[in-house]
This record gives sequence, C-alpha cells and structure tokens, in this order.
Amino acid sequence: MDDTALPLGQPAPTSVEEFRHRLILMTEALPRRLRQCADYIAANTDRIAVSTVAELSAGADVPPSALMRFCQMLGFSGFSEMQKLFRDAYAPGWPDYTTRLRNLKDAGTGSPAALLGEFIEAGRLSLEALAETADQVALARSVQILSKAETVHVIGLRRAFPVATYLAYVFEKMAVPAMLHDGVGKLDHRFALRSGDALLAITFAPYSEETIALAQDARNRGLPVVALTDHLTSPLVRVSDSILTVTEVDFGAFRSLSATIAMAITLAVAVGSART
Amino acid sequence: MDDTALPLGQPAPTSVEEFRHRLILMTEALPRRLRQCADYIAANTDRIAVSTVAELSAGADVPPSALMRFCQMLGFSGFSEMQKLFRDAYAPGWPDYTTRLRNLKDAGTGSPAALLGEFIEAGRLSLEALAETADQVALARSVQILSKAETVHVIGLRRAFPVATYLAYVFEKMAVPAMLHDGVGKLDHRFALRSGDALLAITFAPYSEETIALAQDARNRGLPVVALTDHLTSPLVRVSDSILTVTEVDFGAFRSLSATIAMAITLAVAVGSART
DNA sequence: AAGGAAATGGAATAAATATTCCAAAATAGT
DNA sequence: ACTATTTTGGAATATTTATTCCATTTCCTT
Repeated sequence: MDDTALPLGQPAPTSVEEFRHRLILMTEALPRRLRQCADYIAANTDRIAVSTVAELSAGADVPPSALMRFCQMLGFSGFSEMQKLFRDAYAPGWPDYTTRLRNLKDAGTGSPAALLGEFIEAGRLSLEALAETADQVALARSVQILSKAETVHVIGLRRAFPVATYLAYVFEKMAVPAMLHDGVGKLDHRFALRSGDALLAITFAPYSEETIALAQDARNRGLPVVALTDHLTSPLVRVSDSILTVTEVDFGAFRSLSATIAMAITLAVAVGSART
Repeated sequence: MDDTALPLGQPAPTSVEEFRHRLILMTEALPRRLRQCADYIAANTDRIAVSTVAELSAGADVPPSALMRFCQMLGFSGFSEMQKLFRDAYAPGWPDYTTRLRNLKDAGTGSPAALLGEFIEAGRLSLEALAETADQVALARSVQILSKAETVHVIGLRRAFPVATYLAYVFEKMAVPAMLHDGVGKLDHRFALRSGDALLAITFAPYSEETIALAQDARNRGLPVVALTDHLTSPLVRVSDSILTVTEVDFGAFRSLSATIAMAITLAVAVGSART
C-alpha cells in the first residue's frame, strides 16, 4: 500500500438517513476512541448542527483530533462538511409550544390552566418515552397473533377500561370481530372464548384480578394471550405469549393514557389491515 | 454626552420569547438597514442557531457590520451571544426522541412499528396544539360549574366513550359524586339528573344523537352543561354554558385521544381539588 | 518478548468567523 | 445651503474554531 488513506474510501453521506445508516454499519469493530465518538454522535445527532468540534469532543470525552478522524472515516472531508449536512436539514423542534406551555403553567400553581400544562407535558413525555422504548419485535408478534384470531377478546378494567373501550371501538370500525369483556353486571363471559380466538389483556398496577384470571383461563385452554401492561414484572407476563409494555409519566397521583392509547390504536389498526 | 453607547442600554433577552417580544417593540422607528435586519431576523429566527454572520447578513442584504450593530441594539454583546441563546434553546427537553421516531418509521411503510411512529407523532402534535389553543377562561368556568354541582353527570358515546369512562374513573378516585351515562341496555337515565347537578357532555363529529339529546334535556331543566367537543360549530354549543374545544390531529382514518384525555383529566382533577 | 502496525493526544497551523473602527455618505434641523 | 448628527460600508483586526502532523503509546502478531 503506497497510500495513507483512512480505512474506508467511501463517499460522504448526503442525507441524514444515509448518515444514520452508515453510522450503524460502522459502529461494529471500531477502536476505543472512535467508538466513543460513534456512540456519542449517535445519541446526540441533533446537536451536531449547533455545536463545535470542541463541544462535541468534550461530550464524547475524546480529544478533538479523534472526532476529526471520526468525521473523515464517515467519508466527510472534515467536521465542517458533516455539520453542513445537519445545518441544511435543520428544522427547529421548538415551535411556539414551549412558550405557550410556560404561559399555562404560569397561570398559578393549582389553577386549572397550570394543571392542563402539566398533563400535556406528562402526555408528551410519555409518548416520547414510548418512541424510545417500544419493542418492535413484540409489537410485530402481537399483531400477528391477533390477526390470526377468529375473534379478538379484549379485557381491561378500572384505569385500563378506557383503553379497552377504545380498542373495541376501533376494532368495530375496522370490521374485526371483537368482544369487549366489560364486567357489566358482574357477568362473566369467559366461555365466549373459543378455540381459534385470542385474548388481548390490559392491566396496570394495581393489577386487576379479573383481567389476570381471564388471561390465565385463556392460557389454560391453549388460547394465545397478548398483554398490554406497564412492566415486565406484571403478573400478566407469565400467562402471555406476547408482552407489550408501556410506561406512562405520571403527574400527581394520576397517569395519563397517551402512550397506552397510541399503542392500542396501533395494534388495532395494524391488526385490522393485516386481516384486510 | 461623553459616552458612545448604542441607542438602548437594555439588558439582553434571556429567552426566545423575550427575544421575539423585544424584536416587535423595536421594529418601530428603525433606520433602513437596521430595519432590514429586523425583518429578516423576524422571518428567519429559526436559522440563527445554524448560521454565520456572513450568511445572515447576505440574506438580509446588508453588510455584516450592520447585522452586528443590530445584535448590539437588542442588548447582546455581539452576534455570538445572541446565537448562544438559540443554540441553547434547542437543547432542552429532547433526548433522542426524533431519532427513535425516525427509526420506527423506517421500519417500513405499513409495518406496525411505522404505524406506532405515526400515532405517537399525531398524539404529540395534538398535545402541542392543545397547549397553544386551550381557552383558559372556558376551562376555569367549566371547573367552577362542575365543582358546584352536587352530582356530575358524564356522557360520551362511541369515540368519546373512552374519555367518559376515564372521567368516571378519575371522579371516583377523587370522591366526586359522578354518574356515567353509558347507554348500557339502551337504558335512559335522564331522570337521574336532579336540580343542583351538572352535565359534562362529550362528543365529536359525527356527533352522537343521545349525547346531544341529554344535553338539551339538561338545559331545558335549567341544569348547567359543560361541553367537551371538537369545534365551535358543534351542536353542543347552543345548549351548553361552557365550551371546551379540543382538536385532535388524525392519522389515516383514526384520531388519537391524547389531547382530549389531557383535557379530561385536567377537568376531573381540578374539580376534585376544588371540592376538597 | 520483540517488532510492526494501528491508534492516540496534543501542540502547531490554517481557515473561518466575529468584531471593531473610522472615513464617507446620508439625513435632519436650522 | 450649511452644519451637526446619525447611519453606513468595508477594510483591518481579534478571536474562535477546524484541521493537520507527528512523537508517543497501545495493541496485536509471532
């Protein structure tokens, strides 16, 4: 080799997506310092547009020269060229929203407007957390299980009841045969579960007896169970074939349902489309 | 005057809102070049974080020194200090939500993960829109009406049913006497509304007959009605004493309920605390 | 353990970017 | 129309920021 070229002679990425893709490919088998760069950059891609080499390298805890080399390995001529990609693509995430939210909260502690601000924020954080933690594999498996079912049985009581009723509504709209076990009149419809069916059980701490009992029953009879719950420690876990966990950020004693409902509607729509 | 100080000795803005505000105040009575700066900056505030003096001044069609002076008139020591405000403002509140969201969507159009990404985004947008459009006065009035009621009656069917059940759940937790009109068995509980009570009616287009009928009935009997609906054109408007509107961003044929639920829980908690 | 290759840190340099300054032009007041 | 004042443009300078280079260290191979 008569050439001191850096490891990879690839052309530079031309879009943010390409960039991310390249980053993932590259992250395997990288020396220590460069790997630190890759990790930090991957976790802070959005800051590239507004930071300097010094700031980023300090964040990644490497000397500036290491970051520099890292940029070049990705195919850029240097940091500036890489930054340009992000500056051009830059669309600020801060609309007027932050302003308004502050206004709401400023209305005075305990005032309805301030409360609304808090619940909006809690909902938003829950959704963002869901985006970050959602288990794509479990989701795909759940959809598969439910779309093969002849009838989808849904159970969710107390705090989970709104979610269950919403699912029932969407399933109906999508012409998916579904049955809501709502506990009206303490009537128990467990015998409505027939072979070929599947159960979607929803419960959060403190977990409701009836939901767990029905899930257990379905499991005993060999029917597949999909769980929508809050933790991997939920009692539903050991009786389910697929587990979807969703954590809600709470404010005061109450939890919103934003993330849970986003997950629920996804499930319902995906199942509805899969059955066409 | 022994002082060459620039026109205004104000302290620099410390937030984006303050900046915008100052900009508006200042825009009156400004010499030509500085006015060009103000106009351009007002229209391109979002690019400050990622541009250089040269780029911005070229955009505003003024020499760099003019832009420089402009920054100083706003109270900053120079461009860099002003830019810092915007670079920092970009940082907070967000880990790598956007990243993950994109990953989800990249899973392939129509895949469950991509759907989840879309619904999360729709929910988030709805919440942000709610923060921006919420009517604080109507909210305060609604809370007042409901907290004076002896029993709060809640009705919401079809898509609004999950919201109604959620409200019923929270009212129960907060020991607020409440009754859910759920239409089970087509039973009509309209005569449960007694003088001193209030009705909270929830419906969205296509508005459900039963909800409107019950609201009308309550109004006829002189009971106060609070409406939670989607538009000021809703049929609930003319039979209600206080109207809360919430618009949900929809994805595909379905709307999430994030914003509606945030509003609902706010109402319930505010009413619950007001009654203590 | 020795030798070679790869990786690293930091000092030196190059480039870019921001900022100041002042002579010239424009404007307003009389 | 003249003068005092403000505004302007751009060249000169200061500062920050990016980039390179190479002596030193670390890691791997045999």
